[in-house]
Amino acid sequence: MAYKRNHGEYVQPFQRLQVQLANLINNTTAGERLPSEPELAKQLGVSRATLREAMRTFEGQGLIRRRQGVGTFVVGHPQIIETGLEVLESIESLAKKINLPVTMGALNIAQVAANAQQAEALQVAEGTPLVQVSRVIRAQERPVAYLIDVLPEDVLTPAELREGFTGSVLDFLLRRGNPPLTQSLTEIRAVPAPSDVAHALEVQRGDVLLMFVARLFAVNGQVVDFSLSYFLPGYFKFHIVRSVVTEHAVVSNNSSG
Amino acid sequence: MAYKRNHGEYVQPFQRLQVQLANLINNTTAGERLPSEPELAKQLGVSRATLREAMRTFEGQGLIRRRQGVGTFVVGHPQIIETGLEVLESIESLAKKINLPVTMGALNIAQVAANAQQAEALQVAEGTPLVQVSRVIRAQERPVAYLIDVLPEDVLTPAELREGFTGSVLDFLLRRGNPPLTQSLTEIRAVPAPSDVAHALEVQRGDVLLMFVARLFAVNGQVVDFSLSYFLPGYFKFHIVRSVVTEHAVVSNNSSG
DNA sequence: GAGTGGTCTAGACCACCCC
DNA sequence: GGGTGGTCTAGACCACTCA
Repeated sequence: MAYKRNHGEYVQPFQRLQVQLANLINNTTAGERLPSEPELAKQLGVSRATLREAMRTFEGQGLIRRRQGVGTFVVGHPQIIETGLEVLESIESLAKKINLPVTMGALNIAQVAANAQQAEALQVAEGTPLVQVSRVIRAQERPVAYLIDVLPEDVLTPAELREGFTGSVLDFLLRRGNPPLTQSLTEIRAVPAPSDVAHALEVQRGDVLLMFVARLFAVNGQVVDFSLSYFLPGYFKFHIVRSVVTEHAVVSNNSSG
Repeated sequence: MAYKRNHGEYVQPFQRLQVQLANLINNTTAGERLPSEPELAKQLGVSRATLREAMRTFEGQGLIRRRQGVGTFVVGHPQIIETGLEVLESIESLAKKINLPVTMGALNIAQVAANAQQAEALQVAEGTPLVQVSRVIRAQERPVAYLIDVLPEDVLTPAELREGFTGSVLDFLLRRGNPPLTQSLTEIRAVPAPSDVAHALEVQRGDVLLMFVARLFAVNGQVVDFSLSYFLPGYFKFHIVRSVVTEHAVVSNNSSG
């Protein structure tokens, strides 16, 4: 091991650490446990804080998994759920296509009063009673997505939802066939994991997540569902085809090349 | 019940801190400097490390800006560049529509040999000479996006690029009118900022960024451009319309009303 | 109870900016 | 030179898991 210190080219411990960790992870069989943090920090000649910071990258990529009270484990390259964003489809449906078993956990169905954000999204008055359903989607032995849906009670009641709900509000509404749905308007964000989401997804607070904020529309124009979806990077691949539009007809600017 | 903990209502300093910081930021005029980190840490009764960790959230939202050697400043709510993802359009073009001045900085045009990732994306052999252009897009007094484009030399030479390049490879190719372009296949990711990108965007390493990995196609099917784009959250809003597809029929023309 | 990861502290040194 | 944010350290206590 090269315990290189201030020798000519100055390199932050962090950069050297990432290389060392990458080697360590690559040379460790999937499923095996890494040395404990204090031990590894001592071996690599850094403090525990620095070690943990360097580890965050690898956890974000899904290469390692840290479990409090248990240890840090190397995981194999996960199977990836891939989809184009042009079409709205549930995770369950996508997973089924690639024979990837997914389960639902931490289901919580509750009645809530619309807050400002929900009221605006669903086009109802603040305080309107709503149905909120949150749950975790698990695949490959770990949570990979955290989903929260909020719907007006005239669309879906808690009682209805409790029977036959398997993880997807979209699939539930499609099976019921009512109301007829048309499309979803989805905003895409990158966010640091809030505490509650981090806990549900078993990652560290502040870890990077991909987030969708979506409104689902019925054919009559009503917003029937407002959802927040958090995805663990490394387990999903979202892509989209973007058309190139030429602007001949719009404006002719005189910036010749 | 959602916040129930095993041993009572224990709250970490971190959560308190976020509320305190939010109040402090909201009660500070945009452009003003916050107290220095050691001072603020003392005032709020936490260590500097904890304070900085809590600050990361606000920096990610674009509410504060930290400048080494200068201080931490409160910035107003930024003007947001919003676009649907169905159409590929340059940041410059989008900014122009909302009268938002943007400039380009840190331009670097170089010839590189294709690495494995670039070779696969551009469908060329590894080691093929390519043109790589990286630059920062600045808006509202700060960098907001970091863009890297890689193109085969038969599409664009460094010499061509150096004259009249204003920040967008797409716009450059469209102005030139050759080759004729059709579409871009874009993958959407959430990533922690790598060191070099963090430096270019003047954020902390590990801060959350939205990232596009895209291949631009010509009408003949050739991949003419492979690009990596990093966006600062808080300055962009990307959305997309997703169609609901029922599983019963592939082609159903139910003109329901 | 022993060992793990999760959080926090107090202090140090560095790179950078401005006077 | 003096002050700022950026990084790193050594150590402490906590919550969690499992024997």
